[in-house]
Amino acid sequence: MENKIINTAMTVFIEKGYAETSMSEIAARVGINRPALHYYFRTKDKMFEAVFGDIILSIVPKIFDILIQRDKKIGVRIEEIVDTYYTLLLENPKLPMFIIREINRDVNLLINTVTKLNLPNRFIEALDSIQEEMNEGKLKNVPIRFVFYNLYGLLSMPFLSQDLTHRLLLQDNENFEEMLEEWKPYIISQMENLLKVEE
Amino acid sequence: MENKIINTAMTVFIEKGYAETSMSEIAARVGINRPALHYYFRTKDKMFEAVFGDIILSIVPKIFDILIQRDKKIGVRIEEIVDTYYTLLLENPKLPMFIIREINRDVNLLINTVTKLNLPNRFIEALDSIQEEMNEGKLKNVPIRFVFYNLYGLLSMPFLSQDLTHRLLLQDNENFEEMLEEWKPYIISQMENLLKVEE
DNA sequence: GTCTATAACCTGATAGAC
DNA sequence: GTCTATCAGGTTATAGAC
Repeated sequence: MENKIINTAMTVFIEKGYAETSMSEIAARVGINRPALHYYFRTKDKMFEAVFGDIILSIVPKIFDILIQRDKKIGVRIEEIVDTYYTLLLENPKLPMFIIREINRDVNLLINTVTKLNLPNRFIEALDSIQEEMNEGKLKNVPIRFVFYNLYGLLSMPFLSQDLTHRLLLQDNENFEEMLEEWKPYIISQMENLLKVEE
Repeated sequence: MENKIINTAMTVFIEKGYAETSMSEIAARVGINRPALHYYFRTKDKMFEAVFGDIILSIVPKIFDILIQRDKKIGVRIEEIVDTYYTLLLENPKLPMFIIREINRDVNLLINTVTKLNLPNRFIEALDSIQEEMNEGKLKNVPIRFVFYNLYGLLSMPFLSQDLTHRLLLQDNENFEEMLEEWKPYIISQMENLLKVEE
């Protein structure tokens, strides 16, 4: 039951965000009523925190293992990252919107969650690995934050603007998924332009 | 008084978004009470629409006049666009968040507003101008939507993630504005990589 | 564990006095 | 025009019966 609640809550929270999600709706979708919800997670906040942790775990660590594979060319690694996120985001297209909306509401939510989940260690490990490649001249020396802006900016933009995309940027006979495949090589090309060293 | 309300409402709406803004707060900031607010704009919706129109006018048309200046190299035009948006966004750092949040809430809001403001004509004019440059081989032939994703993805990312940036991505002695100046050449380089034809 | 009932509060909106 | 008073509806959360 607790799992069923978490899963349902996750769906609704991702769809509507914290502020516009009501306990009533979650309860209704689960098939119980409000007081029963409060029995499992005493407050809306505590329930959200539980959900948020699961969501972060589904997003953040994905990138680490791929980034540190130094035997692979950067273009190949980027392609793997894009593929991995495409799979995740096609199942949850509102995830990027959810993440930035909730970070905007309260940064500490993310910071505390990441800390609790012991992610900073793996985070630093991945960053160090990239930094070392830059120092060795195998990648261009670009501040990490700009690598972040580039990758997530390009990756999330179609999803952040998906309603607009559907209304204005897609041809009649075209679907979102096809467009993403067309977009993929541009992401890779841009990341290579940013990071790849001429041989 | 009506202007004072609009300006105050704009500040609060941009800060918190439609859903989390209450009429009480706007009234309190203006220095009157709720019923007085409802006297000027009968409903919260109508008030928001008025504010939203002003905001769209401050964002969307800026890009048109710059894009159609075909005598200027694309890198120069991009730099002008970045400078223009930097000025606007440094005054209103939450504007990108506001726009995508409200579009996500209801796309038709943007579509209707843009239509009412007679912007589609100028929009099409700018697009046609760019498309013609592509057909003439003066720019690479890139689908317009990908130009949009690139430009706005790179431009808005620092602002969308500004809280995270302040907490994790800035050095101690560094401020946001300095970082943006450092970021600017990367935006230009990426847009050139996307659009510029080798000579 | 799950329910009914209820408390306490905040929201947008309106009626009517001044 | 701006106020007080009020309405109807929504919210989270809890107490207590079963």
